[in-house]
Amino acid sequence: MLLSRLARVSREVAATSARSRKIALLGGLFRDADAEDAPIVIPYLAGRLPQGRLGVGWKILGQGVPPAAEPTLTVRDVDARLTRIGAVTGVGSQAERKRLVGELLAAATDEEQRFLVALLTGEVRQGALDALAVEGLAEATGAAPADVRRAVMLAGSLRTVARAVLANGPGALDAFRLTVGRPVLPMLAHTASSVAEAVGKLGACAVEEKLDGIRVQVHRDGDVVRIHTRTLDDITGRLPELASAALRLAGERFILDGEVIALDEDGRPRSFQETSGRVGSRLDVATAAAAVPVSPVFFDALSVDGRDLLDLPFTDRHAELARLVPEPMRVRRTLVEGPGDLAAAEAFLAETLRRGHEGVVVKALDSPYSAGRRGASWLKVKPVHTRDLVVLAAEWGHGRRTGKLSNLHLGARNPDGSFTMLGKTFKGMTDAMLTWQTGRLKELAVEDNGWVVTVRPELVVEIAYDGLQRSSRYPAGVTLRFARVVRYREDKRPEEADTVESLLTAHPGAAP
DNA sequence: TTCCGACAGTGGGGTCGCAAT
DNA sequence: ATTGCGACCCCACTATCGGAA
Repeated sequence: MLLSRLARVSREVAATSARSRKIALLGGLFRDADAEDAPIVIPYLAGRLPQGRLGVGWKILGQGVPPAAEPTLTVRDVDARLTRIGAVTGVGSQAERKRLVGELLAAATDEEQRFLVALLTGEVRQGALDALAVEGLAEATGAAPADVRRAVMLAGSLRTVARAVLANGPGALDAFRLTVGRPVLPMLAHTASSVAEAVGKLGACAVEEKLDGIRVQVHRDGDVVRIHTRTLDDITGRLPELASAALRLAGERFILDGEVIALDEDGRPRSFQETSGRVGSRLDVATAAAAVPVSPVFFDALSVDGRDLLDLPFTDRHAELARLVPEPMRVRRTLVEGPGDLAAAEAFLAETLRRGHEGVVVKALDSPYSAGRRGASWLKVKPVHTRDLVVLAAEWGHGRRTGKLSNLHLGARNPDGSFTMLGKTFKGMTDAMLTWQTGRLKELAVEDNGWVVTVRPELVVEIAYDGLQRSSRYPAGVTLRFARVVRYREDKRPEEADTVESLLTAHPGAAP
């Protein structure tokens, strides 16, 4: 199949807003892909590279290569070239990658170039990713969408499922079963604003500690342990203490879901940054593990002794977990009968926060494990802080925000009337707010360098955030975590904005 | 007819490792 | 030695479509 066909379909998918039409376009293309093309075409149309990332970014892509006049590139040709580009390492590798990317772009037409650049930078922006590609694949093969979706969850890979179902038809989907050693997409949680809201929605539920660490899925098959992240990357080699903990458990074959977190001597959680740094370090794992040991804390069991537990209610899965994993390695929890039992849930949240953790996850007791979906049966609740800050500057937006001032630079007040930047946010704005703030900030503009518009510090905005974290980027040595706009405070003058001092006082743990 | 679940888009900060400077 | 860059951790929120109620 020619790349030009793919690039054209991608443009057509981007041009329509109707999901049904996007699915039909994707399905039509997949139907024409042969078994060799499919494992390339499908991830491309889901906006992803089969090779994963290649170490190619704007630096290498922005070289301005004149396009080819006629389309000649096939998708298999492109795949082979990209595989070669990804394999380049060592001194001078960036120059060599740049040369190879230049050759590829020179062989591509204008439309193909634009598609390749979008693909390599992860900015396909066609309004269709994995979920719609799954629907398109179902349409192309006559399989039920739910069956394809489940196979993808269990395989942890759309590409593998696509190859099988295109080669052998819908019957091939039955072969995808939960298998120890093969990671599955983890179940995710929605957000609720309070424990009362969460318990009100779920009824009988478990309220569990939410730990601020790294999600892990642990597979053990006899003597072999594999550990995967939320995106299914294999990090077994980075967590030797977790692997040996898994080998000490009483079962021989299982899949567990949980979190790893660094704790201090008193058992209090260390900052997310410390856990993340530890789990991220790859070179000298023994030294890293000695300096910052991490603890596994499990909360679910997906498979035990060859039994697939995914469709069992959470109560039954947890019973299996409790048989296998001793209490200190399980997440702390309390059971709640329903809204009549709210006080117990509130008390548990308060106790969890006192122990230094992030919040709680409220889980329906009767729900199955919805792999790969943000099922509404898990609801996280975290405390939210708010502050009134001042807009110091704003950045021009991209994509659907092109032409709008989007990303705000936020400042807190100093005693002398100046402001200290604490971070940025683009979250929480409605389209109406984007339009309004673009006009208002243009009135306050003192400079526009084409990327950042600096403004007079006069506009006050109420910002919600999850806490302070240490920063080497911002002058106060701290920054806001997950900042988002709540509303503009035109009733407030900048002299009434909150101060750096008050923030540091409110979050003493983060002070530099 | 209205409501709501699922998706995609829009980017935030940090850390690590690698290659270039 | 320092800097720049990409990958991958954590993540909130709004708009939209289309099926469910």
